[in-house]
This record gives sequence, C-alpha cells and structure tokens, in this order.
Amino acid sequence: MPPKTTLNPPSRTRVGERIDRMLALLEQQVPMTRRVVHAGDTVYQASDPLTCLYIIHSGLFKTVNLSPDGREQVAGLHFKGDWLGFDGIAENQFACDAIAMDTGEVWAVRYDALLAACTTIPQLLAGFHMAMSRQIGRDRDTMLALCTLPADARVADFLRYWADSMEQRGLRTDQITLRMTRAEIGNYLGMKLETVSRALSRLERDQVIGFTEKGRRDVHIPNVRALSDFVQRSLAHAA
Amino acid sequence: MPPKTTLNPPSRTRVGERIDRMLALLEQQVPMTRRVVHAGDTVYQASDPLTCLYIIHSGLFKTVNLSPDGREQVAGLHFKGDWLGFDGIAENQFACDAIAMDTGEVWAVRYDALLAACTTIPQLLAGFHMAMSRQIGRDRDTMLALCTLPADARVADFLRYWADSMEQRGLRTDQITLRMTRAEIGNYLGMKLETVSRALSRLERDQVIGFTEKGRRDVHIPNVRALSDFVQRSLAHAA
DNA sequence: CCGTCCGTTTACAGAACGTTACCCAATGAC
DNA sequence: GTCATTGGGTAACGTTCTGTAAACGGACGG
Repeated sequence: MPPKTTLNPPSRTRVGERIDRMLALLEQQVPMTRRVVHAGDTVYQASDPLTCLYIIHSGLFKTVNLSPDGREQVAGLHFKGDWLGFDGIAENQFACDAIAMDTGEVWAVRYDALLAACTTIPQLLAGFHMAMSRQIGRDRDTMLALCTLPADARVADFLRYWADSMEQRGLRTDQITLRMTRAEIGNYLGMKLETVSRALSRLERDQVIGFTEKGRRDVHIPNVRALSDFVQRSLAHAA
Repeated sequence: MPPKTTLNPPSRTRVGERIDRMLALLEQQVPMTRRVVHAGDTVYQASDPLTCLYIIHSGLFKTVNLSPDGREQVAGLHFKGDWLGFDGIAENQFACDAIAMDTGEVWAVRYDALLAACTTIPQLLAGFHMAMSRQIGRDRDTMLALCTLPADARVADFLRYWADSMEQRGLRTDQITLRMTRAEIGNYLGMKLETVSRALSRLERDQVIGFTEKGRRDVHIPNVRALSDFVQRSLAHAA
C-alpha cells in the first residue's frame, strides 16, 4: 500500500491568515450578531430550527451528537475560525448540540444573509465551502483514527491534533489545558475513562507528555513530533 | 439524558424525488460529462487536483481515506444522488480515493461551472449545501456507531443503513447484495474480518438476517426493523 | 476432471479493553 | 469544622475482540 503523497501540512501562518481574512470579510460584508459565551453555554441545540450559522471568534467548543435511543458522543472539537452548524443545513434544523467549553465569542450569521452575500462575493462562497470541506476531512481523519489506532495511540493522536490546531492558530502549543474530563475524552475517542487515564499515565511514563503542577488537566507537550512518533511506534509494534 | 426529538425520517418518496429534482436541475443548467464505470474503477484519487465534482446517477461507490503512514480505511459508502469529491474542496485536491463497487454512472461537473450556475440558481446552491451537510451528518452518525456500539450491533447497524439507503431510493430492500468482502466491511466498521463473519453468523442464527442460495454475500433482510431492534437489544443487554 | 486461489467460516488461545471497586485530593455547602 | 460531590488514579477480574490456524466452498483455468 503506497502511502499517499504527503502534502505539506498548512503552515501556522497560512492558516492563521486564512482565518483572519474570513473573519474580516464577514465583519465587513455580512450582518451578524456577536455573542460572548462561557463554559457550558449552549450555542444551539439539536432540533432547534436553523436560522444562523456561527463562526468562532475565540474560545473552544464541542458538538455533541445524540441518537434517538439515548446514545451520545462528543462528535467534534472546534476552535477559532471553525463554523458551528453545518450539520443543520440539510434538514433546516440542527442535528447536534453545540456547547462552549471555555469563555469565548461566536458570531451569529443568518444563513439566508450569508447566502445572499455569497452570490455577490465569490471569495465568501469559496471560503464557506472550504470550511465545510475541511469539516468533512477532519471527521474522516477522526474515523480513521478510531478504526485503525489502539487506545494509547488514539489518545496520543488526540493530543497531537489539539496541539496542531493551537499551533496553526498561533497559540502556545507546549502547554495545553484540556477543558474536558477523562470521561469526555473517552467518549470522544470511543473508550472508557479508565483507559484514557491509563493511556495518559503511559504517555507520561514514556516522557511523551508531562503534567504541570497546576493539575492533571494541564498537559505539557515538550515536542509535538514525539506524539506522532508514538503513534507510529504503536503501529510498528502491532505489525 | 433526554433522547432528541425524533424527527420523521425522510420518507422514501421524498428522498427519491429530491434526488431526481437535483439530477434534472443539473442536467438542464450545468454542463457535465457522463461517465460509465465498472466495479473497481477509480473516479478520482487522493492528491489529484480537483476540477470536477461527481454526482452519482447510478451504482455504488466507496471513498477510501489513507494516511501518510499507510493506514487506510473505507470512509464512506455512496449511492445514487450522493456527491463524490467534497473532501477535495478545502485544499483544491482530493483527499480520498473514490472507487466504484459496481457498474454505474457518475456525472462529472466542473466545480467552477457549478459555482457559476449557483450564483443564478439559488435552488442549486441550496441543494449543494444540503448534500454537503448530509455528508457531515452521516459521518457523525458513523462515528457515533463506531464509538458506542459493540461489534455485532455495528454490523447490524451497517446493514440497516444500507437497507435504509436502498429503500429511500426506491430500490428493493429485502435482499441486498453486499459488494464488499468481509475484510472491507471490517475495515469500514473498525474490526477484523473474522469478527464480521462471526457477527453475521450470529445475526443469521437470531433470524435477523438470512443468506440466499446465491451465496453468503447476498443478505436477505425480512424486516429492517428487526435490525434496529437488534441494536437496541445489544444496548439494553450491556446496561 | 482436478488443483489452485480467494473468500469465508469456525475453534481456540491470548491480548486489549471494560467493569468493578476502592483509593486520594480538591472543592463547595452547611 | 464536617460532609457530600466531583475529578482523578489504580488494581483485580471479566468480557469482548483479535490472532492464529485450520478447514470449507465456489470460481477459474488447465
């Protein structure tokens, strides 16, 4: 199986600039409402009618998918520049809950106003489609990790993804504060909280991560590459 | 955890009509190239530059996601009316391979031509966004199944999804031909081929499915509800 | 007809992960 | 101060899933 041509990952500055351009474009061209949120606040809920989409100006958000029979899962993590609400366009009502995990700000943009603006501003439409496409790509990479990585590697890959997302947005990446409990992480990664706990302990033992004195939710990542390497080693070991 | 308000699932006729309307709209309004494919043919490959998107007129397709380190996964199954290529919009090149699993026909639409047409035909834009949104929703439901269902239930849910997709498109649902090996199904569902085989045997033993005399790839589904019920029972039993 | 290949099924041993249980530390209510 | 609550860590024990290996069957070509 020939590995796919390795594309250069989007550089930090390029991604940061793209996000800023999109935010500036929206600010200038589309009417919107700013909304400050705090940890635990709900941006929208499943079955709410969709009138607005939300773009994240700052903060950290999760989307929670729930099935009619009561199963629920943290389906996605969302950072600055990401949109919230794509899931609702199909049926004109949201399919997930979107919840703030920290203080932040979202910009609510009426979907009809956005579409109207898109007809005259091609860059806006292009940016919007790119955002949806990126969401699809990320969901698929998540599925790939769920299906092909053992528990420890999944946790390592989760931390790598988080650190990468921070780095792309120009935020510090050596020390990240997980704003999730072990149970939430486990739910996101398809395992139990004890398994998450054990995986984190092993990553610490192997010096791939460390914990700060502030508590075991602040993860110190001396070297993001070490996380990728850990994932690779898990695969090699299995083979 | 209150279960989300159960929306009526889109009825067979409604979905079929929506698909036909979209296909007719494209046929009338957007230049396109028809392409007949056979099992194993590649529609596009990862890292190919994106110039066209493809809408499925008939047949059955899979998208295969591969990571730089060689892991690969069947990320999605696609039926009539689904689009292929959303994953490529973000970086202007495809991120997956799209492969036909049976004889069929795709319509290749230049992405720039599609965007141009969308500026004057709002329904086209709306339909396009709905298709992307639906893709996101389905990926998330897949993730939910991967994370919350045990192996047997995952296989049952997979068959239910397949049968539902057929039914929505007005195709017969009591007897479906899996055009995938056990290994492919396992890859899609995050388990090994032996586990798939054992799960199918148990579903047969429990009379939830049957196999036809034509071979063990033709699954007879007397009652789609029985598959959903099996999933529910797995959850109840676990709790 | 036979042998070969591929996909599949099944049994059994072992690894990975979940369950259960109990521990500690920090926090906030009373 | 006590007490309950919440998040976290760890160990012993089970279950589920995988890995290995063998046998079966249909499809194909000689």
